[in-house]
Amino acid sequence: MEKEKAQFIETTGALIEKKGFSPIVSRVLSLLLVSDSETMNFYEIQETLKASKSAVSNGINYLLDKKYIEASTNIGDRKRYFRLNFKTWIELLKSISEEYKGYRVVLDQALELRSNKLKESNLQLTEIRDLYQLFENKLSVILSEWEAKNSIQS
Amino acid sequence: MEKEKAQFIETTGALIEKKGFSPIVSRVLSLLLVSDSETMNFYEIQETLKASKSAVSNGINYLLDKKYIEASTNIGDRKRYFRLNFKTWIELLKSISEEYKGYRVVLDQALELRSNKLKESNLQLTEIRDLYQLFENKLSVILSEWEAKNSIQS
DNA sequence: AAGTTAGTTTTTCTGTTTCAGAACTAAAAA
DNA sequence: TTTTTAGTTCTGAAACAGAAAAACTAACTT
Repeated sequence: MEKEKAQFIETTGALIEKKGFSPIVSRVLSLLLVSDSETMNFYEIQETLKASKSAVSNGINYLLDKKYIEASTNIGDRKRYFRLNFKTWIELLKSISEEYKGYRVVLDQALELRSNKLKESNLQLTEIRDLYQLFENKLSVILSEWEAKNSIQS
Repeated sequence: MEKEKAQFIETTGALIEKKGFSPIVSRVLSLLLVSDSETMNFYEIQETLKASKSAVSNGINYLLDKKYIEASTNIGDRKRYFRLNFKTWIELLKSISEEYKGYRVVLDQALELRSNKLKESNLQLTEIRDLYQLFENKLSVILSEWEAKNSIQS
């Protein structure tokens, strides 16, 4: 493993962690993203990340369960080979887009619950709400268009 | 505090936590968003959230430091009154948009580092990268347009 | 001067996360 | 049948986070 890739795994791992994944899970994802061969087996992952079997086992099983990676086997070889599911990146993109909706809903609820004595600030809040809504709508259109012309569906 | 607002604070607090804020900080933000009066003082916040003085003190100071809330005082009254800075919600929106960029950069780096033997999957990854880029560009345009016609700048 | 108010700071406690190590298991190979 | 392979599962242990309690401080009141 070249130094650059090791660095990438650290940096990208840290970024992915912020999405709520555990460190080991984040590093496995980052590793498979820059792996030389399309797939890696358990031992290769463990060695590259210098982690314990248990940590790698749990991480891999979590990722398999969530469909972020896929396993395949070859006849006459008991090892499983793990590959990144590229849909992961589309899912990630969608989950970011969903955040706008989450906060737009929050702002809707807040406007419902706020006293209507707070005229000026309710007006400001409404404008912000509308911006979230705009983002939500635009992204949804772009995504459908992309999915229509692209083969990588999720 | 009505039951609905209490519920809102819990739910929204949990959502905001996911952005990396601590529980108490998230709840203070949620509370100020549906507060009856535009501002609340230390004691009111503490009482409503049923938290300790230390937790509230640290939370408020964190939020003041990051400019997510503002404090004001009235003559002949030593208490400080805290109000939500609405720019917070624009900042939040921007920070979500920045995430696309973060991952687009990751995908760029990954494509640099990946062996060019992996033709097919590199192609797929490039398409995904381009989608992230598209999101990035579109949102940037929408945001500038909105900021141009809107007074709530950050 | 003594007490009260409005917080701040420090210390302690509790729970959670994450990983390593070791024991375990099921299938295949020798 | 015994050994090896390819993991899994089960304790811990270390590190960390969040919050409560309590002691502290600075300004204002009485």
